[in-house]
Amino acid sequence: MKNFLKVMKALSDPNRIKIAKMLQHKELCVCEIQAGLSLAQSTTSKHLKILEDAGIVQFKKQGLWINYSLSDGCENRYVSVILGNLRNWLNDDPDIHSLVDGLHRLDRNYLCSNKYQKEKL
Amino acid sequence: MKNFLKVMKALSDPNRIKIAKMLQHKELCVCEIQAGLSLAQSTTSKHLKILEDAGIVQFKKQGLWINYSLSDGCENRYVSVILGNLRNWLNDDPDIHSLVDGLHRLDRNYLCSNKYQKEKL
DNA sequence: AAACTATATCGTTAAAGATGAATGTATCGA
DNA sequence: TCGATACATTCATCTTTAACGATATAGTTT
Repeated sequence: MKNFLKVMKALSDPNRIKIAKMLQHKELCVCEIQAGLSLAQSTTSKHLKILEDAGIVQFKKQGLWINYSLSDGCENRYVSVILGNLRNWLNDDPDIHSLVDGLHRLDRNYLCSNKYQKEKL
Repeated sequence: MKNFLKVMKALSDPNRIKIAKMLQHKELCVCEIQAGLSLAQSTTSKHLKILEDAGIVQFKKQGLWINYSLSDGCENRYVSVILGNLRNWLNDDPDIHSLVDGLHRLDRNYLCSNKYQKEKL
């Protein structure tokens, strides 16, 4: 019950749903997600923690950045099913649509103004 | 998005999940649900309203009683899928199990102490 | 009509949750 | 080592929500 509740609660917030829908398309770092949602960095970080705690997202460190992606593992029994459903849902939602549509324009090197990374390009 | 959120929020509360799981087995009136959950009548009624508003349950009046059941209609796109999933989930949860197990002992005529109905039996 | 009853609604209170600013932590490049 | 940076955590504020008691509503029986 507790795990199930975690998943449902995690997906009961519009910004967290948007995060999940964004991650369906590609891995994103925190600042990219933050830019997509127009939220404070701390808020974004907290949402990601809730999603991770529910087993919905996972992350891996890559230098200074932390790349978040949808969880592939079966740590939580309900996640794979619900994420599978979610893939077919909300794609026509105007907010989601424009958010996903703008994903390719999110460039972490500009967003985060990391001059070291920028020079590397 | 709004409808989806309604469904997720409705199923983000342990008592409302219990209601849904109970209704998988049979129609119930408010006082039966209230007895199962050990909640105040007003609280029970409000949970049912939230579930109904999400399209998860429906009701029909039958004299003084109002019988609630799981929604069969497709008023909400997400409900049938999630309710389908839920049927396979949480059956092993101890709380749910004992609750469902005690369902046949819930007798609205005793619970509600409706002497008129009782006399009819 | 009057008494009774099953459920809904209202008002209030306490806990939970979302948000942002400020601060802390870890990593990178020079 | 030092400055810069991506992210996490803490703190305070505000909104939402769950809970109950009290009251209102609608249907039933006599």
